[in-house]
Amino acid sequence: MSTMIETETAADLLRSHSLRVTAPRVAVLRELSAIPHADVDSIARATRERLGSVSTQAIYDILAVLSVNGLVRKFGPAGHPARFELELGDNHHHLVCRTCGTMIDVECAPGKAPCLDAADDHGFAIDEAEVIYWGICPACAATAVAATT
Amino acid sequence: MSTMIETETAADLLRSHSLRVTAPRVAVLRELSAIPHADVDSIARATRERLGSVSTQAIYDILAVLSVNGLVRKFGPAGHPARFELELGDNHHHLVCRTCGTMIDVECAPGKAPCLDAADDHGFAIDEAEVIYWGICPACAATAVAATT
DNA sequence: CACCAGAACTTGAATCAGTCAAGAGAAGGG
DNA sequence: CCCTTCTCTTGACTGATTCAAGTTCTGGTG
Repeated sequence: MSTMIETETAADLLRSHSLRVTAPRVAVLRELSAIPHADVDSIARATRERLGSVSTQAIYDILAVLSVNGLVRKFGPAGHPARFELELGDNHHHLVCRTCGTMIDVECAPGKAPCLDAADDHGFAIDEAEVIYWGICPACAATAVAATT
Repeated sequence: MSTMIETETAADLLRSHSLRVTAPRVAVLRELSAIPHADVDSIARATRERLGSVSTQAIYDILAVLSVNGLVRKFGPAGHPARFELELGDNHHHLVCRTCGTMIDVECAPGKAPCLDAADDHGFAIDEAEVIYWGICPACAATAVAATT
């Protein structure tokens, strides 16, 4: 588990975006800071452990609000349920294993913030470039070799 | 409609990958060459128009096979159903409107094929870098302004 | 050219992520 | 402390995708 942010920090985050401070929202923010690439289900379970009971719908609502307000990033590799992470402004990217779905953060290639610009924006107001590196993780590669042998 | 590939071309594509040549597969390949960012439903409907009747399950199976064999790329912006396109080796990227979902191809920034390398591959065998530019398309931007007024 | 084995396709049911809608409940300004 | 409004709960529902069993067809073989 990474370092979970404090309750007060989460509350301040909400206030600074003019959002109401509620127990479920604070809990979701805290769990997001602790779980690397959380899907809705993980967040729901972790939040319930902390608060006793929270509806799944509330989790969806909360994530949608946080997302719209730029507090969290939502991303979703094709074929996998949506995942969420706190928006830290570092525009890092993700490395995903095609076989097991394992996901790892990777830095944007150092010294280049280039991925933010498309060659031609076709008139769109681009606000984010999402990069997903697809590959096979070491563990799955080993398994594949073993199966072939 | 873009230029649809010939039946014989599609069949050759399949043979060159040691895949059986069947009417549904040929039809799906042809439709993929004609429909820009086809989702399963579009492909299914177009294929049925051509062949009379094909099960949805067959479409999924075919797309899965083509995908595994590198004939098509599957990609899926979070919150949208999966989309498919013929793998042309040009590693272009996609521009997606957050509001209406419109999708447009964009070139990889000219002169740079850099997006293919992550700063640190964590031992993964990376075979593809998928880039999604998120933004608001001109049409939706106009609508938003109108609503505010 | 007919035959066979395995690969593809059909059908129908089931699962899972995510959404919709109506009402009960709390946050925060006055 | 009260009221308005936003939030959360409950329960039903849709749409995408998958599972499973059985039939059909492709491509290699004798």
